[in-house]
Amino acid sequence: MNEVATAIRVLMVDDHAVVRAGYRTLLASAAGIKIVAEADSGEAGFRLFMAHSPDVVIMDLSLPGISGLEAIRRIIARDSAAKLLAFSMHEDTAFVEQALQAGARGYISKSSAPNVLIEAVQQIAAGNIYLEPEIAQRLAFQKTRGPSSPFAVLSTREFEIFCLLAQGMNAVDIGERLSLSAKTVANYSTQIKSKLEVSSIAEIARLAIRHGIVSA
Amino acid sequence: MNEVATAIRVLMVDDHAVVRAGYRTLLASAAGIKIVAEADSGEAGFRLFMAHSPDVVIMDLSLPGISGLEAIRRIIARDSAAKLLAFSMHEDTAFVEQALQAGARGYISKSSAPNVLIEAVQQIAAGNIYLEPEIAQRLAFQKTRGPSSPFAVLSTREFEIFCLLAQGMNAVDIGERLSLSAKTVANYSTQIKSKLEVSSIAEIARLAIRHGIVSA
DNA sequence: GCTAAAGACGGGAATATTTCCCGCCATAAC
DNA sequence: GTTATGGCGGGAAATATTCCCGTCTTTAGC
Repeated sequence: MNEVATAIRVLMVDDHAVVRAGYRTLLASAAGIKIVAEADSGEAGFRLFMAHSPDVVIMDLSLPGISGLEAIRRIIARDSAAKLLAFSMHEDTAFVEQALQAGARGYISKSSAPNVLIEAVQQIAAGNIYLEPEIAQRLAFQKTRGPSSPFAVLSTREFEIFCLLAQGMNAVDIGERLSLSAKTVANYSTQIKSKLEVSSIAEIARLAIRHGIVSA
Repeated sequence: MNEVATAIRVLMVDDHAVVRAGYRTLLASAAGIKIVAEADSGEAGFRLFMAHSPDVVIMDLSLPGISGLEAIRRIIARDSAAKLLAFSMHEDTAFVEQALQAGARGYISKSSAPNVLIEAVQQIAAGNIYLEPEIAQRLAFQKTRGPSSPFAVLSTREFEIFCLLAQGMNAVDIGERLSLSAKTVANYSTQIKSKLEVSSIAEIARLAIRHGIVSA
């Protein structure tokens, strides 16, 4: 284990150039962290992961094209030991659960304090998992006493399609976006409605908005 | 015109018994107003209107069964001189516009000061129209400078079906509720999507929530 | 290693929904 | 009168949804 000797090699995936620039300078100021590549889409992120084999991937969850969740899934499929830090604007625990379930080793929100990002990257590079204390608390609380999020019954794929349906996309669009048959998406759609006990896409949208998954 | 000689005969339509009780005692305290009938649904409201020919109808817009808007439409269809006061929890001007377009002579929200209701009933009984100053202002402002509500392009019927679609109902349910052919509702649905420039029911739901038409 | 369970994915076929186009009727506008 | 506009709904074609089926892969448990 050559821990402090060489810098932690980081791949950052976020579609907003400004965000990347901000975090790039931030991470550059931290000793022992080096950004070796940046991507603005899930597809590019996946390619760059294969090309650079970074120590840590910082992955935005709301990406154009394939979603961040899907990108995580694909990276994990190729390298189950990949160290992924999910990074999102959503505070909702449903997103945290889904990201962790997909294989992320940590989750921080975009409103986090700057040093939290550095801390998270270091922790994850060291092989630990990292969650912001507040999010970890909420997650733990929900697991025990609190009413669990209704989305816990959904698998990663189902949750992903749920989000896209809630945004108004149809089965064909979603199929193209996720590289699935429209038929498969339609089947998932039926399954999602059944699991969430709703009968229409409008109710899916309302549920998603109520839980902050998508904005109205 | 026998104005002060005889009391104003009022029909109150609201599905919440508590609300009716509250406003009943309130109106009873006002000289010259007499509640001659109460209904808890649009259907009953319509029947009681035919039976009692009240001077003023206080109509809640969010009713079970046929909606308040539909009840207004039906009453106006039978008696275009009917004096209707729309009464709703919604502050959104889209609802105000739709109610007035359907034939209401006034609009007050459930959060109004008590004496506003009395004032409104008296004004409408006298043949005037009544709008709360604040709502009238917003409406006037929107008509001139402000960006008009996107729902202004919808006819009364279209808006009504829009609301029900946003709540998650399908064409068959809506048809039964409004006593229309499911076919007609489906045709309206297509027309509504076209007018609002959306392509899915999920977007209808989001639009409705964004404008406070339905709750998430 | 075997087996069971769960999830991803999609075909087939029956149904249901949506869309586009058409028509009729009533009312309001010019 | 005639010209829009809106309410209403049928016909027919195009799409979408649902239910059931199967395969394949991964994970968990013995």
